[in-house]
Amino acid sequence: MNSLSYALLSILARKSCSGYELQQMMDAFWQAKHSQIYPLLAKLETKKLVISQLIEQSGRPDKKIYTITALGKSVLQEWILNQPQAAPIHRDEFLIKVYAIWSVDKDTAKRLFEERMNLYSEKLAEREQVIKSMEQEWGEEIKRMSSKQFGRYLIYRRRAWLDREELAWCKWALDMLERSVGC
Amino acid sequence: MNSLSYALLSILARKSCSGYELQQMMDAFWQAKHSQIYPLLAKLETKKLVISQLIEQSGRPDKKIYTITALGKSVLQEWILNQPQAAPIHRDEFLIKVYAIWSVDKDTAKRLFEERMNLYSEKLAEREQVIKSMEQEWGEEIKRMSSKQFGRYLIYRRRAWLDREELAWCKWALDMLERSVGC
DNA sequence: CACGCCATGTAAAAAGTTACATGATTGC
DNA sequence: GCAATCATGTAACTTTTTACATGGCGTG
Repeated sequence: MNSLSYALLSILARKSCSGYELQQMMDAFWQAKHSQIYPLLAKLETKKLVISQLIEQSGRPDKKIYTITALGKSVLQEWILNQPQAAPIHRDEFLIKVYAIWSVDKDTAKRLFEERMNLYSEKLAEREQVIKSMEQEWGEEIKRMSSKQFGRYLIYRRRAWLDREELAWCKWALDMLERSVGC
Repeated sequence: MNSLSYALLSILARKSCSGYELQQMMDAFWQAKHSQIYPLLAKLETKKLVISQLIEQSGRPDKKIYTITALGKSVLQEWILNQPQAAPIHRDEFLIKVYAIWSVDKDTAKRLFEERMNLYSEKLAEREQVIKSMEQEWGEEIKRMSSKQFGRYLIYRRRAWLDREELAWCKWALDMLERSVGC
């Protein structure tokens, strides 16, 4: 049982999903490719933590809907309560480039930061869209801990929050770049 | 040539380091274990991107100081200028738990957030310490793009900035938890 | 007509972690 | 006396990515 297994269980605890849907749901806090998700779901099924149901569809591929079992729920609970917090992992190629920023000319440096800002502006707009539609769909209920949407809502709000700050930091850094002209 | 290779070159472009030192330097933007770093350095040496020099020490183990070559510098430059920005990776077990927060009782939920805040408070204090000592050591020079310290300084300021915001988000989330009593 | 979305899977390769191995010095 | 710091390396394992494989439907 690795972190990804718990991520899958955590999403399935809220709502039964196909592997395809799971991948999209995870994107805000854990990224995984479908080639990792599908075999792992099969493994969770042999362990009786989830069960699947084949849904035949017309006009589009059939899908398998996975549902968490009582055993799956208790395994997830146990992990949430007793597993010590592992440190988060951040890996960011952009920061490798920033580290060596002194070695490039000012225009390149500016270009790199501007590209970064474009990327984050886009992401932020998407996240805000999701947040808005969540608020519209569930209203005030979403802000209560008892709502199954609550955790998902917190995570999207976090992501949007941090993306805004990432942009603010970029602006600050760009400003320092500008001010260091001709020094 | 993977991202880690460029991370190593980026650090070595600023200053020659041992593998041990490289690991510590990377910690703010890319985490890797020594078991990954040492063999990779050897590989970079066979490619003539770095050269090493054995330093014999008394009272402590000998060390190998790696220095970037002209070829290494140009390979790094090329990557910085032409390699499109890969999306950053975030993997955070805490957020898996937050996703399923609706399934635990309020006290457990509070405990999880408080542990998170303790972790980030500590990290933040450390980062701020490093920033302070950097500012003391290099003064205003560090704020100029031409300084080799500049990128490192930006990265530490970013990390501290985002850690503060992570804490702010936790406070906001805890407040929502509190307010959802008895609903 | 090409591309993206839907939808699932396998195989091979690369990247990253854990464990094994050594050993002196400094501080609690 | 025990743990942490300094310092490098290898072997085995797990996790993640990339590539292969299939195929209909809708949109520009």
